[in-house]
Amino acid sequence: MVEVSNAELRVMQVLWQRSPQTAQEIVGQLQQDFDWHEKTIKTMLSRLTQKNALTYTQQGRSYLYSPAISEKAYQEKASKSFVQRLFSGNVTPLVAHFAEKGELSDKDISELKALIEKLEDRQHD
Amino acid sequence: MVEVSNAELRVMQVLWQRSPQTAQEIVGQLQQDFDWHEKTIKTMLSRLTQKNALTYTQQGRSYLYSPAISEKAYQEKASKSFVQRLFSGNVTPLVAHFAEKGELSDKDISELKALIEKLEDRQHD
DNA sequence: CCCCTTTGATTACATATGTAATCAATATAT
DNA sequence: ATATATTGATTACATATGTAATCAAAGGGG
Repeated sequence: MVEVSNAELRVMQVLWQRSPQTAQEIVGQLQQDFDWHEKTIKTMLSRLTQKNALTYTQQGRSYLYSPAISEKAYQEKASKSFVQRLFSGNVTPLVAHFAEKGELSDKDISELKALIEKLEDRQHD
Repeated sequence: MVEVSNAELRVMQVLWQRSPQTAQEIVGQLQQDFDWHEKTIKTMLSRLTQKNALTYTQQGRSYLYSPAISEKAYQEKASKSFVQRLFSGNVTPLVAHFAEKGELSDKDISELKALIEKLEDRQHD
């Protein structure tokens, strides 16, 4: 699948929030969070389009950009590859790190618990 | 902290397994898994040393390399930054992806369950 | 002693990435 | 109709990364 760099990911995230958007709108969104030059963002749009991570339709003399891959699909692929590289595919140690460092809120914990319970039910099928 | 590239991480992992090791030993280990030229691996050793991810002591006319950061510390930092970038810091959706895709073994599930239970106990302190 | 091997150091080179500037075509304001 | 502003396309340039080759110093074998 498409390799998206760190900076490019920020652009994708703006379009995952809402799409399609024009370059101008995207620039507006990103400049609220990052100190990036308009030209820089345009470059990323070009590169993402070349990489087939974005598609566009012409609208007047500008483009309307949309993601070519869903956020979920990207997250899944990236997570799997990350956990593979760092933890040989095992997600538990990653969660354990967060737990140890107290990075899990009560909400996180109850969500995780619910998730686990659902999985256990499935086990008993 | 130190930025370690993908390929460089493989070298670190060999040294996290066992250290210190000579370049020759490291090359031997890595070539079991990857089709990398000895020169390539030497380059990575140099770069990792420059980056202060590795240290060494002289042994005769070669070096004995050791990690300058622990695997655990690296995993923690990298995981936190990954989850921050992709999931705004929230680890639960990541686990949910694994769950959905059936990537969790029974062992994973029971480990996670145990982890959550420990966390819940702490909540009630 | 001299040649070959081994080791780290230095240099090389293509592609990726971050960060723009310039160019060319087109729309717009005057 | 012409100067200007805007938009995507092209070009630029430094640093990072993957993947080595070459160099220089130091040991080892004969």
